[in-house]
Amino acid sequence: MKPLQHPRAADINIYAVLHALAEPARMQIVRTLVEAGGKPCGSFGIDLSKSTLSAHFKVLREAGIIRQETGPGNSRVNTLRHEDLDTRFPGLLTAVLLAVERTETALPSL
Amino acid sequence: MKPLQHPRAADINIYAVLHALAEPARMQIVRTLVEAGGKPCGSFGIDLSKSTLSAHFKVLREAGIIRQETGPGNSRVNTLRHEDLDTRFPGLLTAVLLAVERTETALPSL
DNA sequence: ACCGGTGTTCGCCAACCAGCGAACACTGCC
DNA sequence: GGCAGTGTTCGCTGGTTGGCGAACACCGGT
Repeated sequence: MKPLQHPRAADINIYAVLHALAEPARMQIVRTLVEAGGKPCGSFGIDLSKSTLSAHFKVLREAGIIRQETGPGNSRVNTLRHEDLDTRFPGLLTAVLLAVERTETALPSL
Repeated sequence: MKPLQHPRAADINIYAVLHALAEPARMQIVRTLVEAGGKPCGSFGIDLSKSTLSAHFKVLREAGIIRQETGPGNSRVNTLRHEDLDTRFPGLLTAVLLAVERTETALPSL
């Protein structure tokens, strides 16, 4: 596999990040990576076609949210660029993750 | 003017918020409101047509980010729903605003 | 060499989005 | 009443997005 290109930490754009995260499937990928980094693309349990998933990973990678390295076999190892994001946008990822936790963990009687 | 409808604080959706903020013009509106709340729609110094601006305000309002109340004359008074956002998504708005500050305040020689 | 597993890329399509102008609605003032 | 000012709504347009399947590329094992 060819190694993929990633934006430098200093080039991470806030609008690209917000746009990338404003999509449930991509958010799900990020949330999964928070709990367990170093996962191949196919192991996220998201019911979408391969091509669609690949596109989502591309959006996340080009936004600088994840890193995709060539892994064993023909797989990609996906990791969160948690430190890079925190350096560039302190507290952003944490706040977003906390927010989505609240949204997804639907409370019964509001 | 008819009063407009706003989502309840508890109904504010994280994806709607992220999508609304992932747009420079809308972000500019929010940033302006942080510094000075209670501004009418036309006073944001954004070079877009009335209809486009109106649409952006609608997106922000329906995401629960701003409140639009009927103001003097035929104007709308726009205010940030800062407390509602902080209650629902603690730290999110602050982190996003800090992030965009860093992005917009372009550093010369990186 | 072959085949299975993993991702990427390439059309293609339907839906959405941001932009605009024109028309309309409403308020306030003259 | 008439007019200026302020927003909203309604097409319309071009560009982007998210979805898919099919085809391709690549690595590993048999």
